[in-house]
Amino acid sequence: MRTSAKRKPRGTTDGGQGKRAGQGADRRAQILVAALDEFSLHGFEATRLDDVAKRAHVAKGTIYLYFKDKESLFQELLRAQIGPVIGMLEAVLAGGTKEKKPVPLRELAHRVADLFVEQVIGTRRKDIVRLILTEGPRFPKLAEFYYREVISRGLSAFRARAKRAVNEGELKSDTLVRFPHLIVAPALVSIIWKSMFDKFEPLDVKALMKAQIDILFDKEERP
Amino acid sequence: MRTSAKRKPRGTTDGGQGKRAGQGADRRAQILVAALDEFSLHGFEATRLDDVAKRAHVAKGTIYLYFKDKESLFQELLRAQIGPVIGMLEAVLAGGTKEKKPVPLRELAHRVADLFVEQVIGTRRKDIVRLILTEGPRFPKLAEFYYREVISRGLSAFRARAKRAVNEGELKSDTLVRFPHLIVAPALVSIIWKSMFDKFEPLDVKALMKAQIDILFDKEERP
Amino acid sequence: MRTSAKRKPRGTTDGGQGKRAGQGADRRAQILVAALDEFSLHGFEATRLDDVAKRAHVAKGTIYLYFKDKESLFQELLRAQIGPVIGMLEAVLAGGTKEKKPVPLRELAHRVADLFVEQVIGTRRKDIVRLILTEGPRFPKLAEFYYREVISRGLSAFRARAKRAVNEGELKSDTLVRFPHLIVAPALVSIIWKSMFDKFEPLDVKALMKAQIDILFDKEERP
Amino acid sequence: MRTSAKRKPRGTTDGGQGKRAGQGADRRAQILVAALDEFSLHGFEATRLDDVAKRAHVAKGTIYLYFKDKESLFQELLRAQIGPVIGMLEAVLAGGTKEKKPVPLRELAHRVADLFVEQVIGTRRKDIVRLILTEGPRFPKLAEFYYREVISRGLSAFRARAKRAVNEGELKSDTLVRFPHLIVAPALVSIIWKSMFDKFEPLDVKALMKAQIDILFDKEERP
DNA sequence: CATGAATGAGAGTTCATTCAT
DNA sequence: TATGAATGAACTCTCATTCAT
Repeated sequence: MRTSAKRKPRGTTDGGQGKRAGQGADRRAQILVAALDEFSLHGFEATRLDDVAKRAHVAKGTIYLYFKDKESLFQELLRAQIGPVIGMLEAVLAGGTKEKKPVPLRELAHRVADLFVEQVIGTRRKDIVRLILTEGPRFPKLAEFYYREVISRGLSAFRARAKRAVNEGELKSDTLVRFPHLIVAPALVSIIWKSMFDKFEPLDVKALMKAQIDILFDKEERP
Repeated sequence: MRTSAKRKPRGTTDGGQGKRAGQGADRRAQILVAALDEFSLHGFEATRLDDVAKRAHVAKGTIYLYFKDKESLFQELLRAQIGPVIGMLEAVLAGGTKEKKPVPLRELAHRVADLFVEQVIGTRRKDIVRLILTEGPRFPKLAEFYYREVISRGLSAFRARAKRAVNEGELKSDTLVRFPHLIVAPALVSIIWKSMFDKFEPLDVKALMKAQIDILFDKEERP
Repeated sequence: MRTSAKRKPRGTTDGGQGKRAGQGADRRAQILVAALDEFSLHGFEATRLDDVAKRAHVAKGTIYLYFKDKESLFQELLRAQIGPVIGMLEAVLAGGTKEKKPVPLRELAHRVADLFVEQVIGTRRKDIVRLILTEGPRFPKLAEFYYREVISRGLSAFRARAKRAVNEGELKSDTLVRFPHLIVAPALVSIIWKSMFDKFEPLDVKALMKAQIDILFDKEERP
Repeated sequence: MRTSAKRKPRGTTDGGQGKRAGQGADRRAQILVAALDEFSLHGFEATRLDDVAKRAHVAKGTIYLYFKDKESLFQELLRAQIGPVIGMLEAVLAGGTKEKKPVPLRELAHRVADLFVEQVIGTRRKDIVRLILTEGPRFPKLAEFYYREVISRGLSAFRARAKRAVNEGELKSDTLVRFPHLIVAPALVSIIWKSMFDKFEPLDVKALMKAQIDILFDKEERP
């Protein structure tokens, strides 16, 4: 329905020869970038492949050379971004086990929070997460994939680590074992807040994340 | 008009059940219920008014007797549900001031959590909230309205109450004054979890809310 | 998008004739011709773009490749035809001044009449004029454009010429200076007659025009 | 397509009792008046029966109590107005034969012109004529009826009278016998001009009619 | 590989017509 | 008779998808 902006015509038609949009470069990547822009702006349904093509400086038909259809483009876009996230996540959580001196869970939590602020909130990745949140329910396959590859893995990794922290006395209760969600909660709130209410009242995401972690661990760490 | 072909009159198809859908009942309400179903299922863009009509056992044109257009139907649907939420929220927060013995903030938080679990998570209202979250960014007006009427009010009411709790010693730090969001965070996570991952791994929302509150207040209440 | 039902691709129905309507030819022109047919037949409101498309052997959507909407199609159709008319008119009226021996106004009038009979009554242009007459009141912009570009120009050109004819003694009274409309009147009657009553009683337009001119000038030319 | 005005809501809902629009009076007439207004404003296709009903202070269904459908309403509206016109016309033309001293055709022409200015141009009847002109081609039945009842009658009556004038020496040539249309031409031009261009350049209809008659007869009456 | 004109199913919206009250 | 809520066919316009070049 396109509540806002009208379509703005592409300024220059690129001449016809010249730098033909990426030339030999990865057209696929170009299209994905453009698709992220448009999907973020309008959501899945309201995004027009025409606009994606325009933004990618590519003909409409070209998209179909690389993607089966609109839905494939959308799903591949999201899936493509999930890989790095998983990698980062596992790296950090594993990090705690490889170092000689074991890193306390609290320290790990702070690292994850920093990572989140820098690598998600501060980048286009927050839009990916938002898209998963908003369009996910309409794409059961996507939700399932996301659950399997990210959520369940992240949760169990964190749970395992939290269990150790309980055993080692870093945590007094098993709250975080039962509800690792509590670590993620402020992150979610941040993403949603940014996209809807930040213009009315800006939110200091870093401080919010820090506050939650401090609360979570201050409570637990008391003697 | 074409001089020839007149419009064909309605055969007398009547659906087969003989009774005119809802008869004297409130068509408007019927339509709103059906609309909530469809919008929840598909989101704004992907919802077809044809399906809303079908679900409401009403002709497509009938919708336009009660709503200007698709967007109006959508917005009125959401706004209509926001009112009660505001009412409930204010009632609970005000409740703490009217009783002779002041209700501790912690107790209030639990009441709000219960309210949330019963009145939102347990009802269609959770779908309303989800719709606001997912479609909000595409309806600036809606986001603004929601911020003004719900978010900012709720936040400042809670902040005022939290400040008093700090002054009266119930809370040791001003974390909750700065980030009332932390009370809402698990609620949001719950709504999103329910709509995407509950079938893979059910979430005990009540326990989650309780855990967060306990953490929030246990920490603060230490001597 | 509904996750399920993809849009069905075009079967390869192709109309049955194998050749893509007009192929490389000017689709725009095809559409304009078809539009003139349909608009002439039914008027603006009653014309269905579906029928225009069918008549142009073109898909419905194709029309929107060349015209913004139904109204644009209509207006461009009319405007495109007005240009030539203006050109012809000015050419004839100017013709009288360029020739060595000045052409008498009467002679000019006959030329304009012939032009009208050949170029308007005898062609599709009479339908254009009819459309302007019948739809004009509903398209204020069109009426204004038509007045500015055709009527006022034609009238003042004729008036100027008529004034000269008065000064030079060709005309005895200033009737035609005050009412150049009298030259146009039989033309209008012809167009309307042709479209409504010609099948009951055919009208010899040429003779009608000639009769009016003769009357106009016979009277004036008496000593 | 409704180029102009939005529907304006009826100011007062009429209370419910009170003067229920014409009460026992002729609903049919009310509706016809309202229909003329709307059809004149928007043409046949673009007119909404809803608006006719509103303007007639009558429920939409009521229209169908008096008229079979929209087209009937339209046709009956136009036919109803043709009677008086025929009457007037015949009265005037007959008038010339009943008076002792025969009225000259020229005098008759002036009388008709006056009648036209007073009874058509100066009243709603000009809208009727306009509707016949603009919608006629789309309603073959109407055009035929109109030709039979008005045009052919009027024409042959005038022709008979003109023939007499020729025989009696009032007219020298048979131009008006062959083309009685020339008497009507300026009237048509007037009606069209009034509806399209009068705001840009007002036309003195009476003077125009008089000029044409004078030309027609001055020429003929010379010795 | 790339293009973009062409396609046509589909969605929102309107409004003549019906009919229970 | 009169009403006006309800109906659903029809119409405009959009856009994912195809395919000749």
